[in-house]
Amino acid sequence: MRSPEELRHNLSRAILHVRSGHATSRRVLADALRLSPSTTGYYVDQLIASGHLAESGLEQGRMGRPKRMLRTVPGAGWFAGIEFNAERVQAVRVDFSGAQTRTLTHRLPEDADTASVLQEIARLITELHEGRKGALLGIGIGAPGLIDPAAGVGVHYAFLPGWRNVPVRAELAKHFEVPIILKNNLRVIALAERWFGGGRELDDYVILGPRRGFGIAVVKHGRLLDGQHHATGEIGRWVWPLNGEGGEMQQALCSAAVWRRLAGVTSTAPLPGDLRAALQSLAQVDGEAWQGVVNDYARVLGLLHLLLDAPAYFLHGPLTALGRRFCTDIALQTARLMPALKDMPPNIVASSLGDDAGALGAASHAMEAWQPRS
Amino acid sequence: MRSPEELRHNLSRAILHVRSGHATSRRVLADALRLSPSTTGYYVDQLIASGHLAESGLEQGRMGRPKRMLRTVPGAGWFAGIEFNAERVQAVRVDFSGAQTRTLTHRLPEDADTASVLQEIARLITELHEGRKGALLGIGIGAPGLIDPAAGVGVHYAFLPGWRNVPVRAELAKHFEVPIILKNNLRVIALAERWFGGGRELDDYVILGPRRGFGIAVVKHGRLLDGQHHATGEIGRWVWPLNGEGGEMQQALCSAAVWRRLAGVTSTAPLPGDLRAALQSLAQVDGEAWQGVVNDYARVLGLLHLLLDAPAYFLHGPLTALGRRFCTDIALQTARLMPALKDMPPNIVASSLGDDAGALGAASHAMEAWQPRS
DNA sequence: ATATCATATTGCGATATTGAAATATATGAG
DNA sequence: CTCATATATTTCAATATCGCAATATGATAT
Repeated sequence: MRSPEELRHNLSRAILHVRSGHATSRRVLADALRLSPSTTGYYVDQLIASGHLAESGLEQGRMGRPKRMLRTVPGAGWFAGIEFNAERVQAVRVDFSGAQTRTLTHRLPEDADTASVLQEIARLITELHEGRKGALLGIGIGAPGLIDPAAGVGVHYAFLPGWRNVPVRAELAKHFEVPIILKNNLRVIALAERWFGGGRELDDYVILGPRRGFGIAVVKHGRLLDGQHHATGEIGRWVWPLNGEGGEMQQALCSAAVWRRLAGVTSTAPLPGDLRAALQSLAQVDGEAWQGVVNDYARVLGLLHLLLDAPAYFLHGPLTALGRRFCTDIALQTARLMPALKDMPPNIVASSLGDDAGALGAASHAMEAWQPRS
Repeated sequence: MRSPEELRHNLSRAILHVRSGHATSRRVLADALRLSPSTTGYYVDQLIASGHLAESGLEQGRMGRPKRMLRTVPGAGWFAGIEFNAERVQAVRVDFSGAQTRTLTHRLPEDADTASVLQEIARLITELHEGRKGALLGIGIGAPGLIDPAAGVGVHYAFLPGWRNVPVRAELAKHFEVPIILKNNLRVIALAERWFGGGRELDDYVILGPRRGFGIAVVKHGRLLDGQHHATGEIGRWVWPLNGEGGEMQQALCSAAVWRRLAGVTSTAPLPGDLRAALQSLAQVDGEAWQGVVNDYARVLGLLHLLLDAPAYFLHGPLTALGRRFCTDIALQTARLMPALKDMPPNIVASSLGDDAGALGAASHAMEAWQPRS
């Protein structure tokens, strides 16, 4: 399209490429945008004039005229990223150049309800800004449970009392006059991986999210897959064992269940306050319980890898505390259980992002959606 | 882009939309192309002048000026679609309006080799044209085994002696001076489903292909998924049983295995000459063997549906001879085995396309790739 | 009848984007 | 020092495409 809308879209694409560090000069940016160098130069001039981009010196290649390096201007504004569940609200401030400049966490009380969560989100966004300059450009929210992204509504979430058809966007719009964008928890993590994690170089990857339940997010051709019932990746609800009946896989493979199995406690035992720390202390264990967990994960990865054939599987959530050995053991065992994968074991990596992956991803979402004014 | 290349691309997109029947007038076409009505009018004028499109009367809607209906001109040329495996070569002729106007099948002798297959393909393409008018515009090939689509080379196929690194495109280019385009068997079937089958209205669907082996093709956002090792959908190589070791799923679920189980013969028994007919005669059976097969397929569909959440699963290959009951039984059993799917059972349908789906898909591939000359 | 509304197509001036050529800056060979 | 080659950016006329206004056609209400 040749509409002004399309121009703005192209300008924002240009900024995304420069921010990501993939495009460093006008010429490279032109290739990335699949636009001509002349057009790209015109864009860059506009964006420099509007204060969104700046030149940062020259870089000499092997030959020829040096590149005039481009970067995004940190002070051109900032984005708020929020992720929450029944236990906590996390908030990050990301400046216009994509740097994480502040992180806040608020533990929710046991009796938190819908109103208090919304209030807390608004409070954290305000607090993110305190003492800093620059304009808020957008708010991204990663919300748990079932979401209606178009309406900006949280449809249902079992672990927060009264969380049904909550108009998150509308409520926050009372306090902040910027675009507010809502997405599922696991899906924003997929975005975080693209911007801040190992997905930077990849067009295809899979997020493994064993947390309270067990879902996965699949990115193919740079796009998150979404299904008819928004149930894509809901593999936590597979029957378990795989050729049995009754139970759900997430009962055996969610983070709490893995801790229980490794710690050797019954399912009625209380969970530790800090699951991540508790798991870390178990990262060196071995024996039957460890093998059992690895084996179960390998079964799942085998199925996934022959179906999705992704170049990387990023493990997220508390189980990353189990360290690299957990991932390599699973990959090895996958190749053993699934002979077809002998020569192409899945590349499983613990995400380099921490517990704030969701909030970072929410901020990424806001960054991706942002467009210059006119 | 303002390039002539992009203009041609848009013209071919316009033709694809008109041919598919989705776009019936200039206005509707503009929406489909996401271009402005004025631009679209300009395109349509050009394409009418070049003889690719024609107006076919008016259609009065509920209100307003009637649509000036558009259609593709059948005589503007034709496409050849070829699919083959170790047993037969199939060829279809599809005219410019997307109508299948001729179908040829050639059974290969037991001792067929690489050269004879290539020769037969060339002969069939020539025969497709006999007695008809119009120019050949493109050739699509659906080839079995491992393919290098970019090079137009058949890399490997176990069931044809000497089929290794066969330069299919180069060989055929000696006889035909039109674009020749190569794709995997199952993948062209996915295209056939989009153009001629139930995928016309769908952006997302899955092809189930239990034939010699068992692979699936997944279409999401209108695009076929492809993986790092071109192994996306190779679920026939899942271990079987699912939580066991050793065997591959396709040994139990490929079309021949299903026939054996339903017919109650051992795995050493010879296969019937016409597997499809043999299966059709078994479509009314019931009892343990039937339940067993349905159960196994339901296990697989349950896993797939919670992962892909597709609105439709199209069954292809000989097993379609088992009729609608086979599909509905599987869907029912899936919902039973996988409680999470109780309210969203998979929509499994026997493809409306017959044995020539592959050849039709190959022709579709050629149609999609075609672009007007200048 | 006639006004008004909804939709489809055409015409035209405005503009976003291109391709080609010109310019800028580096390396290396003779 | 000069020339050839390589890469990056800038300039500019040419044009594909857009938005908008005008025109066409018929449905419905008054």
